Amino acid sequence: MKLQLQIKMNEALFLRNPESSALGKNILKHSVHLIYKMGFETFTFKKLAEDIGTTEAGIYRYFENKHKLLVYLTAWYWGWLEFQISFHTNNIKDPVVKLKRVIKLLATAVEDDEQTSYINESLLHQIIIAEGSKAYLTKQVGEDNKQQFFKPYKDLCAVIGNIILECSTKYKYPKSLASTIIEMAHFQNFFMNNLPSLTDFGKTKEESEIIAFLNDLVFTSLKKS
Amino acid sequence: MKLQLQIKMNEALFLRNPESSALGKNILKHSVHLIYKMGFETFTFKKLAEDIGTTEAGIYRYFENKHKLLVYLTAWYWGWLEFQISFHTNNIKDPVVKLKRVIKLLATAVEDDEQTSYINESLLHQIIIAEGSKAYLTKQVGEDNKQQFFKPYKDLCAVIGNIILECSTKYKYPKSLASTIIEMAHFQNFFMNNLPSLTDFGKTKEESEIIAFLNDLVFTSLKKS
DNA sequence: TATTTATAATAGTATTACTATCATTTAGAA
DNA sequence: TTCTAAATGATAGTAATACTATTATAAATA
Repeated sequence: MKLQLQIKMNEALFLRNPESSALGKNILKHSVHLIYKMGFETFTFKKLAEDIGTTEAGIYRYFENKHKLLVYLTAWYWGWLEFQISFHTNNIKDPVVKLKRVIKLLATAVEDDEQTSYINESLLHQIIIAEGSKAYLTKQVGEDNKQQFFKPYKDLCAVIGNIILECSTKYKYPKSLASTIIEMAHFQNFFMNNLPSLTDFGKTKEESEIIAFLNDLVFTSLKKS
Repeated sequence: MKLQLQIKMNEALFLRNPESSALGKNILKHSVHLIYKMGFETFTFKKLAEDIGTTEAGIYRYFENKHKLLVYLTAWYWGWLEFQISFHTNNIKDPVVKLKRVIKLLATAVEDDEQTSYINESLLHQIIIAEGSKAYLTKQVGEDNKQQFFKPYKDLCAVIGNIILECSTKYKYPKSLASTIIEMAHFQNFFMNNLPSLTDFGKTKEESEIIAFLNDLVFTSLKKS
């Protein structure tokens, strides 16, 4: 039996559900490849259409604009990651072990799961690192937030915040620490590979060092309080 | 006597030095206002020209494109902040006190110093929070970095990293902790105001809480090691 | 005063970010 | 199987963006 993980997406993110047709799935698949390859600012619907072998107008029937598509992809990623976390921390009782597992999942390049879906999670992980913040660093954050576009991110943050509280009931900043872990898992990776002097991992460029840093940061904070 | 702080800017950031003429200074001044008001993606040189009362071509004589202008503004900000830090921590011997002062400077909305220059530091601080990462989250980071565009940021990070080492010689991640402090001072502020459930400060929206969070995070890490 | 240099005014191009129309194919219902 | 509706493809077109180029004029400097 092959199980297909379906992530329930916010309907306001698209005009036509991209998971409902071959073209839609192609849009998701090729946009991940293209954004990964050329970066979000250089990426256009025209180029995407050419890559797929369809027309620009075809893409616009699914997504209003490329910002919505980016938000869709990030939302998908956070949803997927929350599932990964709940899957991999299932049955773990010790919250410290659980939190360590979460940090590892956040900071580790995922191996792609070509079977699972038309989305290459490994490339998407790289996109989230380099482009993810652009989904909310806009003037429309407020409206986008009202439409619940960032719910998957907030849910994930809440989940991690709760594990933090399990580790240390008295800790005062569970949510901020959770968002710090998430953001830093990605930023330290980007810095390590692109602006290495902003990190202590420039020599080896090993993800394991980021994990060690985050573990140190988090667990000294939690042990003390 | 009135002292004017001059920040030495990387010459590759501009075509003509904007500090060398009235128009150039207007470009800096109005771009800060406009980017603050409408966000970086909606901001164009055309709109900037209209705002100033000059022509698009006029702007292009100073800056190759809006990305370079953003990098210029962020570089200026980091240079300015490094000066603020060296000024405000001068004569402080205790590195812990020094680091606390640094955190406060990073996380506090600066009061504008209208005298100092044509750049409104208070608005620029807001721009750095919302747009700053876009200066390096691009496909050209590598080339931009080769041209030393991010030197002021890296210098600041190095300064903070050294203070961290003064606090605790054995601490293993001074640079990563420094970049974490810098980024989180800004991201927690953005989250607090725009996606409050990602923080523990949504109720009060007080900068002082971000400072308390960062102090807690940093000093438990440093005390332990 | 002559001469360089900066600015203003204007024009023009390629690309981006869309919207609209209509013909054709495909998929599902009768 | 046939009819119908929906999705796609092909094509066109528009306004805005991101520039480059040209020439005239004004300001600064030698």
